[in-house]
Amino acid sequence: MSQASPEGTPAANRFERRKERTRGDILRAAEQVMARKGVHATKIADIAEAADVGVGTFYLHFETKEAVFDALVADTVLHLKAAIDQARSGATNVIDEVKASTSALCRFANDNREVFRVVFGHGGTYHDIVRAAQELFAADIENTITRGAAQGVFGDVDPGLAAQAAVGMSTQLLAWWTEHDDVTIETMERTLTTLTLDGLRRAQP
Amino acid sequence: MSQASPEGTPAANRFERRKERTRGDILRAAEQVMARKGVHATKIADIAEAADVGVGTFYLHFETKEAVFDALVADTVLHLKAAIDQARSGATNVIDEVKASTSALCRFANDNREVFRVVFGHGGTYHDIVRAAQELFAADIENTITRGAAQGVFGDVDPGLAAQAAVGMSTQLLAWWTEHDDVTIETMERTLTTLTLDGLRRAQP
Amino acid sequence: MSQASPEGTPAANRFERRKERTRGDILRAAEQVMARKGVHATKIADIAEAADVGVGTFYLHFETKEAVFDALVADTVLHLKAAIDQARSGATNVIDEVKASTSALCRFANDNREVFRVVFGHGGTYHDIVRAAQELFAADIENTITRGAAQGVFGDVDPGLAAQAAVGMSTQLLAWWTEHDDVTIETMERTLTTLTLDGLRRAQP
Amino acid sequence: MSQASPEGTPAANRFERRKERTRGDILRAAEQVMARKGVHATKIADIAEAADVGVGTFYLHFETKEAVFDALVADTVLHLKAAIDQARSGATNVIDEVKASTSALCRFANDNREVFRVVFGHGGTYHDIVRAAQELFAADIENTITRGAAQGVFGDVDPGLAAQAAVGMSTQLLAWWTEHDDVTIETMERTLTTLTLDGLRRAQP
DNA sequence: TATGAATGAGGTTTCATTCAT
DNA sequence: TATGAATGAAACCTCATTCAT
Repeated sequence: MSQASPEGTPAANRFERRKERTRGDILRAAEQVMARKGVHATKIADIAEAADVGVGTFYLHFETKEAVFDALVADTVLHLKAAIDQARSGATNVIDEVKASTSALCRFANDNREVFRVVFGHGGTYHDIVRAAQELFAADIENTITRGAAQGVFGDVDPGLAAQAAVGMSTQLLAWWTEHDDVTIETMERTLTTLTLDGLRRAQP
Repeated sequence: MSQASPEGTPAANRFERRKERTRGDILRAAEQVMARKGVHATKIADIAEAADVGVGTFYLHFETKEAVFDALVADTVLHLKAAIDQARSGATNVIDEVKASTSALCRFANDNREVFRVVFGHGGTYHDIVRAAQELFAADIENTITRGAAQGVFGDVDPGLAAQAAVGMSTQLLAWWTEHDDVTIETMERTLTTLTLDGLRRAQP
Repeated sequence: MSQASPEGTPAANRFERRKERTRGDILRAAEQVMARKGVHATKIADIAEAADVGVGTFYLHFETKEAVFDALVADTVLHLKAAIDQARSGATNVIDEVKASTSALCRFANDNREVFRVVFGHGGTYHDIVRAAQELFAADIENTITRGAAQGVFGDVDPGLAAQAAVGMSTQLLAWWTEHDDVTIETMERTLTTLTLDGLRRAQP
Repeated sequence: MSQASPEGTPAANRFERRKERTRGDILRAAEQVMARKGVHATKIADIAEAADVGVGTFYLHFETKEAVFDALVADTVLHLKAAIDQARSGATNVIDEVKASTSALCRFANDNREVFRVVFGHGGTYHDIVRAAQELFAADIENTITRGAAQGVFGDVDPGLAAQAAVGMSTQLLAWWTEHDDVTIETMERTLTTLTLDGLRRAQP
């Protein structure tokens, strides 16, 4: 009884925790190095050095370079999806859903510039896992659009295509933004929301 | 694609023509192999084999591995830009400019699926030259948007951002389309035009 | 095999006994893993896992990787030599010495198939220590042959060479046998004895 | 007509011949290095250096280190088998067959000490391919023994076992000999022949 | 004594590029 | 101009060994 871990910590014991910490170090090091040099140009040795561990240690925690990248993407997507889902849940209509999603996405990009650039940005190779992540978000958006169309709020574009377009536009624009720090995130959010909902054309009065 | 000599001037004599032909063979081979295996996974030896020339011959026509990809992109951008410029030149107002540009882009993607996927698609690594190409298109669009805003036709989004967004959305969506052959290019064009000009929201009557 | 402490002296106290037991576990684990995967392909981690101890524990009992193999060979040779010496000691003439040796060797191979394969078999790398062991047996046989020749029982082959040949033939044939379980050990013994003493040619009546 | 290769050279043209020569260089270098350091301790880089080629060149001709070894064994076995078959073909009875085989084997070992040590010797790892080679020779010997037994010339040992024993004894003894240059090959041949045919026991008068 | 995560030297393998023909 | 064998730098990956707990 006195040996049970007091809190709900996932790592069972001291050993496990230490191992987990090293894994985290490597993951964070990978994030930084990849953000700086790009995924392809990043060598295993670079990551190991940045994490201040031996190369062998890297292989103790990840099979390949792709595996770290995948872990990074999975981690990022998990948090981003949680943030967006949370934001959407408070919305009472489809317009607000779009606004809330966009807002959450922008906040996330702002709070996680480096990872965002690595995962969605130009610097890295587009991997299957990133596409899978995009499909995940696209599916949610498609759902919103379908409902919006049924309610007569949205026009009659193909919801699947529109969702792809929205995800593509958002991630591309924000990835571009991670490398142009002279634009505020508020401007980005406003622009994205406007373009998504109303397009370029001046809204009819 | 990639059959004309870069400058558009016909090769002077028989030797020049032969040299130009081999160069074209290599470029086309690179296009095919990269479309199939992805830019990163494509080896010089693969391209040489597909072009049915020796590896040494490759280096007679291209300085480095990057040079082929760059040439491919340059070639593609040259033709795409020409097509879009030509289309825009016939437009009499900014709305038509956007419609004509989108139409030309879609026609190009349809006519050059493979290169389009290689240059703008997910399969390859995003290189600086591709970004430069996107900036090129973005600059033209920004110009259109600025004029449209001045005329009161477009709303007051930041033209630079809006241009980035439009390019991002278009290329992403069409790249996605190159791998989903169950959607007609006409549907793509209609969707893109609608979203660009009017967004998701039902246009006010 | 490999259960007694090397020197034959029983371990002094409880701690010593425990230590000795772990060492034995490791040795037996090494034997099994090496028999299955071959000496070269066997990793320390494999042995540790098979022995159900940590890799660190391995190094508390053995200096290096070679040390386990050497210990295995030493242990095997110790027991085999003891068995053969015991068998020979009961013989009253050189012919019986050969017969008794061969019999003891076959019985040993039968009782310790796995180790026999590891130490003398094809699966492993031939180490210096195995050669040393073969020389040990060869020396004894050479002695027997020399005496037999002096007594006029054996022909006049070079005793040193003949001894090498006998050891080579016996170990090779029995190693081959460890992987062909459709032949009885009695057949092996009979064949080996016959060939050693009389060769292929039908014994003169 | 004037372009056809004049002799029956297997390599088609100058290019092919050069490539073949490099392959031969590597094979011979591998032979030497393996004979000196043992198969296991031989690194790809060692072979490349000994052959005076780059490491990359090695991989142009052989997949792995095992592949060179296999090629070496295959080559050796091919020549040895040819020599033995030739020798046997001149024999008119089974006794002569054994004598001729043994003689050919000894001559081969004498003429090819290094390869012989590498292929059959203690220094290297016993590979499947070597076993396969031994089975090849064993099959021929078994055939001879079976005929000899039918003719009443040989005693009634199991021909299969006896063949294995003969091969084992011969290769082991000659491998031992390659490292003991104070014994003449004639002595080896005489000893091997005697032991194979008549065993240790003095032949009955 | 027991543990297993961490280490990094040392091997293997790839592939863009060169160069002799 | 065309060739493709040769090159070797630079990446990858393994695993015997150490060491803090």
